[in-house]
Amino acid sequence: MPRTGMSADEIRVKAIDATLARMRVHGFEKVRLSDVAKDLNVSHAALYVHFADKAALLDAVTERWLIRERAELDLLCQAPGEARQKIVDWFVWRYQAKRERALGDPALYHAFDVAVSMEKPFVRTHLTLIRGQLLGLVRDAAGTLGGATPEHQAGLLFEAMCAFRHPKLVAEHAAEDREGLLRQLLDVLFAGMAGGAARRD
Amino acid sequence: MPRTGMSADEIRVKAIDATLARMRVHGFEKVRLSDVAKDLNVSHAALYVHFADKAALLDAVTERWLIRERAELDLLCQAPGEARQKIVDWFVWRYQAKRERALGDPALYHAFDVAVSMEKPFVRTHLTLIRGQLLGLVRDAAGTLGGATPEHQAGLLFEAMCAFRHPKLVAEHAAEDREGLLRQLLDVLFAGMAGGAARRD
DNA sequence: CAAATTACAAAAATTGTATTTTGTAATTAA
DNA sequence: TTAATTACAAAATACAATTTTTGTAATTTG
Repeated sequence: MPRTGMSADEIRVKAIDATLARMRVHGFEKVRLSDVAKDLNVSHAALYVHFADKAALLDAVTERWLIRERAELDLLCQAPGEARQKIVDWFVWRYQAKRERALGDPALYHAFDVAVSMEKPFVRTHLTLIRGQLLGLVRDAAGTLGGATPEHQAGLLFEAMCAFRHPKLVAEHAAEDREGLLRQLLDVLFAGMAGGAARRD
Repeated sequence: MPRTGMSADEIRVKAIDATLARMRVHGFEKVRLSDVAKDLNVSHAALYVHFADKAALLDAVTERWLIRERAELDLLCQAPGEARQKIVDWFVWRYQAKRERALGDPALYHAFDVAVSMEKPFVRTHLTLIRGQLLGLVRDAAGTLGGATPEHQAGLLFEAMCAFRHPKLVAEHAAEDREGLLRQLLDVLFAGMAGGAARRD
């Protein structure tokens, strides 16, 4: 144990907690690394042992959220059940998770929105992994979605559900619950794919 | 004719032209009303006869573009042809118009993007009219899209095409031409709606 | 020796002030 | 009578000085 009496992991967690707390109280753009250090009773330079720079500290807050989201979605993917139903649940879960966050934790949601619009590497990674999850589900759904390749089908679903995925668009309509619309749209997409449209490639 | 030798309409047009020109050269946020006045050889106060304030002048630039777009789309709607095909053309035209603008006229596109994210009244109006156009086409397509109400069908199509409509999302992928993907998605949606999905209300 | 500290340089934010820009009112010209 | 002007007040912006924050290096501690 080093001078702080905290392990590296512990201090990382506390730093992320403190950063998130400050985001919530003072706003994302007002977070100062030096204040986070004060909250932990360490010198500001100590944080540079655990985070490359201030941006990395801020990123870590959003990244932790995304990792947790992925983990929950992974459980959903691995749970038993019909694949098509799981695709619906997967989109619904993601939509409601974002919507609730937009309404209940605007500071974290804003941090996420910023990271997305800056196309940060960890966001790209998240997107790749998330798309991988959907692809897995679509594969499981096998032939029930028509003859196109699973890659193609997953890509189409992903684009079509944009309004219920993209942080900007979810936030735009966060006040109303659009889960019904989401389900209807998925119904149409499933029917259309099963019906054999878009087999052209 | 008043002192400038220009009619009110003429001076409005010239002011909008000059504002757009300045946006293109110096950027949207750097436009100064006083410079626009200089460009027209009038006092800056003269502009307040024709525009409520600086914001109204900036808005007028984007609004003029939107009005022209609507006019072009209206021609498309009224042209002879099969309704379902016109729906495709309508979405494709809008997508490509935005994409080309994003690539070729980033200043105007940015002005548009700002107006959208600020939810300016003229943008709301535009959206209402645009949705009206789509509703008209869907009505013309009559029964070929299944049994749901045209309002419902148009709403679903509009949401599903989000990725090819929203300024932020079109700009995000402006580098690649995604018209093929757009067409495939519409195919699936048409098939799904005709197949009878989402008739639930 | 990993993890901290202090000390220091560079970058960014803040403050106060001068200048510019915006918006309004009273007045004038076509 | 509309559309312009000039004159003026308020708001915003630009700039320079100062302070704070960030990032790094050299050094110390458990």
